[in-house]
Amino acid sequence: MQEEQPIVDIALHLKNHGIRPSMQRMAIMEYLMGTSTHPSVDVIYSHLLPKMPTLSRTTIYNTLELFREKGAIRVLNLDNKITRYDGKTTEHAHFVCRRCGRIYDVEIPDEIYEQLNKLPDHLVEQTDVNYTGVCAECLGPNVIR
Amino acid sequence: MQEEQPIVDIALHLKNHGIRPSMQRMAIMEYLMGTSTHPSVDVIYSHLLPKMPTLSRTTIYNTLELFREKGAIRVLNLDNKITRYDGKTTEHAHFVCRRCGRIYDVEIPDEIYEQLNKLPDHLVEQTDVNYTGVCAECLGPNVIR
DNA sequence: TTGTAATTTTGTAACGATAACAAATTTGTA
DNA sequence: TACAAATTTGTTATCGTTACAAAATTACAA
Repeated sequence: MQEEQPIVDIALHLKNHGIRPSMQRMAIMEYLMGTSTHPSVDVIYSHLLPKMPTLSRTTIYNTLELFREKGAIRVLNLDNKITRYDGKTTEHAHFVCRRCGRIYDVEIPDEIYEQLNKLPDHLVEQTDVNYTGVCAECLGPNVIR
Repeated sequence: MQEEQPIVDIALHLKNHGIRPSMQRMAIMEYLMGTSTHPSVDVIYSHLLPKMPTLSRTTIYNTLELFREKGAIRVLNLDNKITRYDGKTTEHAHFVCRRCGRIYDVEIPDEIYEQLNKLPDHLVEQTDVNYTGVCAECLGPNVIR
């Protein structure tokens, strides 16, 4: 429940990415940066609607596309059904638990990314590492598999 | 243009994965194994229709889902728009060229996969490595970037 | 401050890939 | 041959996303 990130920082964060801040944009970015649940458009919408009753889904789509263009977020392609968004832009991998459905951040050593990115003759701009399996919590002793 | 894979082998290949062979299933698997273009359902449909005029898209969806369940193919989630399918089940990565749109297989050393799969407390069942960037051909000296 | 253009937001409608479903066809086996 | 199971097919429905234009807001010049 990490809330209350200073508004000014969010605005500055957007400006640093060449994005003019607006209430909607700040709200969306604030939510993305304050959660690690990799929410979908619908989850973002449901979360913000109580505080911004006039918010439109289209605005969220537009805003996320803008964020992506400017490199302010990462877009996750994990199941070809729902697009999820990640406010954390530093390099990390994702683990999809097929039991609980959650998506966890996984830190991978820089050396491995360096090795991965050594692709002769190619210009590598992004490297996505996605795991599928069963997470630690679901593997716990009290859980029936 | 690698065609003419012996039908008997395709049937055997399916049986080895617990899949009862049928004309449609063999045609789909034969196409998947004979190409490295990672085709979508529509591409598969267009390719097979001339030889199988009664073929239905639904059959392709059903068949690919069956193949996936049985572990006979890999499903690629690369852009959240179109699902692509890969007949090659041995471990390898994928490179998406943002210029030509092609998807190339990339071989990654086993050691790297071993390192990647060392996730404490997790049961890793699949590891996907997806690159985005510009491919060797598009980086060639005669191509304007 | 006022007017105007540019930007942003919004709601509706359209799109398209996929899934649900039931009927029709084919296959396996008694 | 007969019948049940499996497979294929066409139609319809679903739902995430995009297109589009109008409305609202903001930035800036006079």
